[in-house]
Amino acid sequence: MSNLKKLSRASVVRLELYLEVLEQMQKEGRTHVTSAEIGEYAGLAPVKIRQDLFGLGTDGKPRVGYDVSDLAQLIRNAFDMDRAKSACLVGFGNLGRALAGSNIWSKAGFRLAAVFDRDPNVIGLEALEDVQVKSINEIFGVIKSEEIETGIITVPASAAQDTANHLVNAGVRSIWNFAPIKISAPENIVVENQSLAWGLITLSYRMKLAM
Amino acid sequence: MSNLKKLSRASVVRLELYLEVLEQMQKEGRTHVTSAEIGEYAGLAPVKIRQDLFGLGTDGKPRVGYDVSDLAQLIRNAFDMDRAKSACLVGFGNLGRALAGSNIWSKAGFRLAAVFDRDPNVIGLEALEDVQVKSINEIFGVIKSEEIETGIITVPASAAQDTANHLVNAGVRSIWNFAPIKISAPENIVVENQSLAWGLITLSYRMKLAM
DNA sequence: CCCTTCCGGTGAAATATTTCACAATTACTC
DNA sequence: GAGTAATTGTGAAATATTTCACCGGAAGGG
Repeated sequence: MSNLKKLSRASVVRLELYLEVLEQMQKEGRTHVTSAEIGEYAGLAPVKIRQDLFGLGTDGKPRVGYDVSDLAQLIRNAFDMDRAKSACLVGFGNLGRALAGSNIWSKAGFRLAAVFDRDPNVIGLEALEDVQVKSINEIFGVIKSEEIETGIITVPASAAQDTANHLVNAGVRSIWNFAPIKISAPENIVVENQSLAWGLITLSYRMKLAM
Repeated sequence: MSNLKKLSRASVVRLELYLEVLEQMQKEGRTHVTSAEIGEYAGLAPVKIRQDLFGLGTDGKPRVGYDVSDLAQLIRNAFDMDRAKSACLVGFGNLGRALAGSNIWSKAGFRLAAVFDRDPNVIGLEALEDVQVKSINEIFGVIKSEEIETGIITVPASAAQDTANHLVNAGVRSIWNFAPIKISAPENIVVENQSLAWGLITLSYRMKLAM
């Protein structure tokens, strides 16, 4: 691969934000952008943007700035966003439906290849064009046949660890968990826990600070 | 207030995780816990837990550890979770429904006092017991009368900034934004952007690293 | 009641991240 | 085509975070 240094988590979050700005600018037909402009949008000092981008091997020109599409591509490559990846969603409740219907998949280079649930009333529903909700019992076979690498857990907390185990057994390499518990998995599985409560608690803390 | 140092964002996230462990242990009837035990669950070194908790003014006992409920309370206080706060949700699509029906509100000390949408087919639906979806036009009056401090944005990106402006005009102090754009607001408003795409992109990056 | 062991508190060292400073380079102006 | 202003790249300084090391206190055992 390339000689990119491992990015810090904070840096990853910032780069995601820059990418958003860049894609917005691409839509508007802009061809170049300076670190100061990105910084203004992102609420950060220009030098921070330059330092973040520096590690990616940027190629900005003094007095002109960065080529918008080159830079966007650099970030997309750093995040492996353009490699086609398949994912499945377990739990077709409201959160599952919200995720299934969103555009995050194509943005990040994922295809939502399957959706599972255990409620017979939900099984068979059309989750997506050409994707019907399947029984959780089919998870092993479908993950194999669709070569699914990533499982998204949107089931209640009580079923989350169980779901994670099924996903791991079936061979996924990564799990994105929305249940409000930390799930455990073997070392080699990438687990990203995203309890929605955390954002609200962080907000509460920041409001207290701002008082 | 107390003489707490400002916590770093990373520390806030970790403390939220510790709180989860502690609440789990409370349910199980445990009375004491050591930093090593929390660390094992959280996947962190004990000293990191101690250092995080140190700033909160902990009162652990050698050879015994921390009192579970005292420690949980300390964290809840640090995050102002026990102060009653009111929030409103704008956008009653799938994500809005998922949030409305979740238990995050009570966990973090919020009451979901109102839900708004602009779709006439959605207005009037029962979002929650005693909470019907109201027209977005009523937002100003309701925020005043219900003394709402926090607005949650779950509308499409195209309407997000507009929604934020309404919320700010009506007097909220903080905004939790799920639309995949960075919304801008006056300095004194606390804005937490939580685009769901970011988690998926982070996952993609970490999978690439793990290859 | 003393000795041993375990575990939290906490300053200090090590490491990582952010910010600064400025040379180098490019475009623009006249 | 030379001078000027703008903007990147990047090492180095400043700051923040993490990890280490160890003191001292509490429980348990004899």
